[in-house]
Amino acid sequence: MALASRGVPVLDRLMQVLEAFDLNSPSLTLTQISQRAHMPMATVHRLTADLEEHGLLERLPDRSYRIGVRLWELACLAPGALGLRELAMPHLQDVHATIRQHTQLGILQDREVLFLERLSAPDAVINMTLVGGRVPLNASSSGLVLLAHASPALQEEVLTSSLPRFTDRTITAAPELRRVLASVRQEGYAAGVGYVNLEATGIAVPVWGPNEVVIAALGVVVPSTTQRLQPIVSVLQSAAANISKALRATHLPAGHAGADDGGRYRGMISASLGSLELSGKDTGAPSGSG
Amino acid sequence: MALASRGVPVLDRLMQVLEAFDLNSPSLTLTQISQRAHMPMATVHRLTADLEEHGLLERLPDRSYRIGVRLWELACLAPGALGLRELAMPHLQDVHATIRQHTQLGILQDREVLFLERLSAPDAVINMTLVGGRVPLNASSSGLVLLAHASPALQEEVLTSSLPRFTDRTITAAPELRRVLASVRQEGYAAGVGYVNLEATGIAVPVWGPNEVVIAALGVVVPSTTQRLQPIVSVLQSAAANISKALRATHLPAGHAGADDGGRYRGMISASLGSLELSGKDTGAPSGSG
DNA sequence: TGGTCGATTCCATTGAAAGGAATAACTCAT
DNA sequence: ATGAGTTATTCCTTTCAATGGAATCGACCA
Repeated sequence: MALASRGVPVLDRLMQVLEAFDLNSPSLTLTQISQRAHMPMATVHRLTADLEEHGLLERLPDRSYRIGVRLWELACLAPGALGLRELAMPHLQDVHATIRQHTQLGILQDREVLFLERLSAPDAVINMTLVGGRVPLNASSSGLVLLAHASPALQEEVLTSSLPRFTDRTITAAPELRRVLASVRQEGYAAGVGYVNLEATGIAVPVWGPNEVVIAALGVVVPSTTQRLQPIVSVLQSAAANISKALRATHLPAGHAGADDGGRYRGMISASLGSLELSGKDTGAPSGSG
Repeated sequence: MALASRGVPVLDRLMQVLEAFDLNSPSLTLTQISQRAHMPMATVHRLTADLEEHGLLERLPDRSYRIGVRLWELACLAPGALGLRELAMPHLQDVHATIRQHTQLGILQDREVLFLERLSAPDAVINMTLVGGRVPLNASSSGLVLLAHASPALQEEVLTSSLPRFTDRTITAAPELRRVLASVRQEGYAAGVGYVNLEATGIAVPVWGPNEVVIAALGVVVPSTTQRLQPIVSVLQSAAANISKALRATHLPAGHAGADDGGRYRGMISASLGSLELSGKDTGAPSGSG
């Protein structure tokens, strides 16, 4: 009887509606949503009405929909990523003030870099990344930093999967990537010329959290004509160290207690900021371990 | 039979779960959520599991939940408020670099100020506001600016409702508020000493969008001991003007076209950034105007 | 080892959600 | 004006996703 969505949980459908929006189509008509979400008009109509009721969608005068601010408000409660962002902000500003180029903070999410913040320069080179946007791990210096310090499991997973290409400088060969990752660990930073765009060179350093875990990558994007990268690396490393310090300062007072109790808090932090294996669903579940 | 939530739409319940989180309790156990959302454990358990599936909730090692990054990612697609934030950022940084105090950008949402961004200073006075946080309109200089330029309907609504008090300086009397609003319109800025906290003085100016509509308030929070406010006002006004200019520059190319076509785009912008009458549900619908 | 508390699973019941169809509203043609 | 085409909204019956009480599991502590 061609009931496309019969038997599909509501939340799934709601997410389909929300995910119909993207950066290229920030506002959509009912019909467009219905097409993109593969659902009947009547259904979408009710769902959007419900979402609007809760402020998760907004309606424009031309009757089209867009993502609402309420969603952003809720999102601001996410302490993990946004806490880190808040805390790192002043240091991003320091870097930005010194280098005067795109400065960005990224974390590992699924198998990509998710950029939490980006300070731009009006006269800077083009930069694909956007706040809230994602980039493959192999195609950005931030990604290389995060991957280099990620769990061996994730590294293998990425190394054995097909690596997307943006320019002919993008690293797509597993052996080369393996070499680069080793170098990143060795040198303490990643510098990539033209991975995403030939005009742009990315430089990134790891941000260490407690427990010897890398929780983020701090990076800049400069014109590929830039000669001396070492001074930039120093600025980044210094800022990253300050972020780490701020992290430690923030987390200890919260838990305080004795030495034996601190482990719980540290676990929470590291596991949440670098939550990888949480989403086991899209890894394809390589083998049954349970 | 005490079926508390029988007959309540799923989205309502999902929102109840998400809204159980706040800044003071960024992570909650199942039991806590169940209490705060007034729902049986079994129900909450399934809801949280669903939400986690979609990344809207994250689970920590200690089995407690928190808001997930996915929510923030979706929120980043909201072009209205976040577009404004992105665009205003560099100018916020200018102000922050000059004044070296809390610098914030707020918009009108429901009957409150919603802060889109805040740049802080480590040595600055305390400041209640947080990114993503709200403050009543009568209790902050940003709120006064927004209210002063809001629709007469909203102004009346606020003036005739009970006004929350934070300190004995907070304006809670309608006649006084009316006078202050007139002054804000007259002078082009609002300055409030100790509305929220006696130690802090807020100064805010309107950010004008196209169509002679105020779409945001740009403000700083300085120590109440600060003597000369006029220089600060100048800095703010200049930055606000630059934001307005950037707004115009961004929106015209999108629509371009002739003068007769621009109206559509302008309508979208103003209505979305300062969406007030959209949410007619909580205004109680004073009278049928259409 | 038994008791308390939180999390999880089970499952019979049921009303919220679905979506086809009819209707309304809004363009643009001619 | 008129009518064809497109998009949005309302109606209404069917039905399965969601509910939540109860049972079970598991962790922690005394």
